[in-house]
Amino acid sequence: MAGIRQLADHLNISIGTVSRALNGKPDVNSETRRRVLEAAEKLGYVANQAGRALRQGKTGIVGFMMETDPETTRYGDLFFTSVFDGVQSVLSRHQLDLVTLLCSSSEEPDAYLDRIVARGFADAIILSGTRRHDPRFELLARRKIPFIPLGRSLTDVGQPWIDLDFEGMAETAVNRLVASGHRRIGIIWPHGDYNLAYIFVDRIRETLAHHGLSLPDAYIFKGPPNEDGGYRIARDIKACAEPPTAIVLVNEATVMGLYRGLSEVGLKPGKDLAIIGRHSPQAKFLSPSLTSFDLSLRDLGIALAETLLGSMPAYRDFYPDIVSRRIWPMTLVEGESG
Amino acid sequence: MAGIRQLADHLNISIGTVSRALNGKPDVNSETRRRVLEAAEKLGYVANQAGRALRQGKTGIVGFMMETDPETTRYGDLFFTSVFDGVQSVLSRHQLDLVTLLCSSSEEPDAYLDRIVARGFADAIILSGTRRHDPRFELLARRKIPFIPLGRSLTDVGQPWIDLDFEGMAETAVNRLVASGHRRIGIIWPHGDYNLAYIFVDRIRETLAHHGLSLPDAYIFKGPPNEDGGYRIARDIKACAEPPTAIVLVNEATVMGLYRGLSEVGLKPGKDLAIIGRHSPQAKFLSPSLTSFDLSLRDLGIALAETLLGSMPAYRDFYPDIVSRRIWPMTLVEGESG
DNA sequence: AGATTTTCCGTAATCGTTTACGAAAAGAAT
DNA sequence: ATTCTTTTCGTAAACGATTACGGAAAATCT
Repeated sequence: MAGIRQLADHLNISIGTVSRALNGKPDVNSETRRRVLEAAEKLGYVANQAGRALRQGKTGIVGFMMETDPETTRYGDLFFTSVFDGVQSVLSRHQLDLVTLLCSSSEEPDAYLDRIVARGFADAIILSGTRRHDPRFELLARRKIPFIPLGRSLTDVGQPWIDLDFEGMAETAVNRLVASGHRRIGIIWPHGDYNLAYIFVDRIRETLAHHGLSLPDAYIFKGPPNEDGGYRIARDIKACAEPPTAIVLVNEATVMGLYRGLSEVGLKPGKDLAIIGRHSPQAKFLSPSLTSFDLSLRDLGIALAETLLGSMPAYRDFYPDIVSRRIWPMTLVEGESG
Repeated sequence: MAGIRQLADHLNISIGTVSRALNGKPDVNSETRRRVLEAAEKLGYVANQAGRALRQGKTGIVGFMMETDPETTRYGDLFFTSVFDGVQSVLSRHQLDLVTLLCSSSEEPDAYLDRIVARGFADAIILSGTRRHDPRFELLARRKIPFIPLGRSLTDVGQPWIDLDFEGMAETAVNRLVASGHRRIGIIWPHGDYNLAYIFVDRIRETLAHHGLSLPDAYIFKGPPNEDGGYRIARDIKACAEPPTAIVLVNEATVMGLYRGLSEVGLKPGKDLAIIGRHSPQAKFLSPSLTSFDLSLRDLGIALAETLLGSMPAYRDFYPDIVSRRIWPMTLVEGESG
């Protein structure tokens, strides 16, 4: 493997000059720089990650943490694929690389993240799957690692965040359903103790209350956040003594199973049960078409990266007037389902 | 940040002893070791990645390279999630970490990978999206980085590989269709110049020829490897002068759009058009049920990791009789579609 | 007790970079 | 010609860990 030493020997100059030439430092002759660049290209030299990181005290890496529980996450799904693409488009402007940190289902997410950041593996972290109380926030704050979660948390250590506008979605959905005459409105509970569940459900309740309605426990349906969950919930809805006439849900996969399940129990979306959900590539194929909330995932990724960098002293100047805490809007896509 | 220096000072012993204690070296008093471990825990000390990697000449990281082009991300939701989970279960036994390397749509995959490995970022690499001729193989061989592709390639540099049994799938599918009386059998071309396309199609042709049949160009349907592609292909099939009576395809997402498209043009899967595809969580909801080929993704991930490690001198002894090149079998799930 | 072995630990070199510092050489100003 | 700048580059000290080596202390053996 060619190191900077080999490169310097090959050119009969010192490693200091080679390093300065490669890093665009001003005090190097332009002809010398040309030769160095040429030789580096020819020998396929790239500065060693460990050496550089050790000396500079930073790695040039931004980590995107995800969990790989096959039951609840959908890595490789277009959701994250598009977000990643946006994140990277920003990071590459600063010679930063994105890697995803995969916490396996057998490991504790907190312990995993602590190990990663304590090693100094990444300069900054993007978190997904934000919990209502998320210990990772304090951990990262203690380690003084800049980070940004996709999703709010009750835990607040002064970090920036971006969150989808589930409040707006809840409000718009309920108002719309009530306006079309619905009085018995249910929801599918977003999975686990993710914070969005509480944010979403609270606003559903508030908006219902505004119309003099309420959300009985029997109208809160639960299941795993995947197709199977929706499929089973269709049966639960059918089995209700007095079923809701409309339902609102946030998970893109769940709605696919819900449609399938409903058709099997003889309920037609949009007719027997109004449905309002989230937009996704698969949802485009649902019939009747799904009334849903859409957003630009790539733009979301861009915003995540820019906000993160804007919170880091070294990059702040590039993003001077970035808003560090944002509710990301979603747009209503009118469909036939509700 | 607590470094080994701080830890040593705190305990009034040398950094050498601290390091030996933490790394389980034999020449350290058990009482001393206990104190070191205790202090490390208390101070939250974890060895710095850069320092350790620089000294040891290895990073303890295995990279899984993926591309983040939202248009061509070919796999179904859970595909990679489950594979990752399997990979990690093996790597964690050796204190190795898995990170995914995301090549953004704006960057050349070869250049990206070269940059990553030249930096000495990872000790070994797992590749996905193997091309028919894949320059990444030569690149990794030149850099002397152990790697394993998920998928064969005509490029061979002596590396191990694991590939799904698309030949077996093609053969079984065609035989099955012919046995049920089909004579006009088509396929959906797997996207791009991925090697699996050629492997799959060749075997389809061979098996057809064995029955005195052929695969006319008009029966090779093409489209992007996602729902949209399948949706449009349904129309292409309908538009055929003499449409095929059966179709075989490998992409999990495509089949979802295909079903949808067929119903719109009035063709019923399993009746007007036999379909044989790949199993996926979503496919479970297709009606009539999809005749498909299934596999354990987690086991595949385990095999990938074990085979990769088996090819590395440092870990070979743990996997003495691993087969370094394997066709991974898939099992036929009988459905009503073909 | 003296010799020998074993246990344990400190010292210092090393990995591949970047960068502060200083010095040589070249050019400009006097 | 001398002095002063400017340009350019080499030297060497970090960065934080691991580990070869050697020595002191303790344990064992004769």
